[in-house]
Amino acid sequence: MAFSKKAEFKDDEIAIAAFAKAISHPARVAILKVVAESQSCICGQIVEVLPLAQSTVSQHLKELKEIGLIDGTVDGAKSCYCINWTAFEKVNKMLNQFFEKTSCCKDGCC
Amino acid sequence: MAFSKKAEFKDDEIAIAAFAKAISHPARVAILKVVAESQSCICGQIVEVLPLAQSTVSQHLKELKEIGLIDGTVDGAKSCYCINWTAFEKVNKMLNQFFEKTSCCKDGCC
DNA sequence: AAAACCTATCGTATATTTGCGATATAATTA
DNA sequence: TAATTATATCGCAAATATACGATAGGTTTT
Repeated sequence: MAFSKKAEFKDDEIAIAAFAKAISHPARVAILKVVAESQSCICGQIVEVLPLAQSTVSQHLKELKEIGLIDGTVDGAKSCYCINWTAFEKVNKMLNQFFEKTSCCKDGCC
Repeated sequence: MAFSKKAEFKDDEIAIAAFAKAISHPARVAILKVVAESQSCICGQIVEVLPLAQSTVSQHLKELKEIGLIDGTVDGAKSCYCINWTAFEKVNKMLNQFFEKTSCCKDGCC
């Protein structure tokens, strides 16, 4: 296989794929839901809600943080996560665009 | 690791993740774009457009077909693919719901 | 009928993801 | 200060994904 060819695609294709990858695991979808639904920020409670070990959850959180969908701040011994709404909206728009643009020529086929 | 824990999440979380996985590679995003943009159905031309080997493209097509985003029909020696608009709309709605629902309580945090 | 063509699948190599326990580090509580 | 708690990270094992060449099975074309 040598190495990945992802970089050889167009920027917007790479961006969409990268975001999609971030939510391509039920655990990360669940985490986003929990974080968004809670008034205040969640930290270790996420671990309690999910059927995963603490280290695994921490890893998923890291991924979501790296793609920018959540922010994390340290609050004493605890860690506090919250949705990055700016990024969230951006991604939402990006996906809507993708669906609209892709849907522009709904005809004649197969 | 023993085995995946994906099944232990909620149905809607699994569904969103599964779709996201389908478009989590630039090649598959590109394929969807090409197939949608072409008037008639595309087949081997997809291979020409993408920087990937024929067998690799075929594999990506298979994945998109399995998740239901595209349909494939045999046309003589050639293969003809097209967007499954029903599935497409369903997924679009699903994602919009996710974003809306997740955005419902935008306040106080971090 | 033979040659050329199209595409799906198999086998294989490598890369990446997922998951966990152990551990390190920092903060809180006793 | 010692024990406990909270979380991130390391190291590892197993599972999945990515990519390709080779090839099998069809369909055209010659």
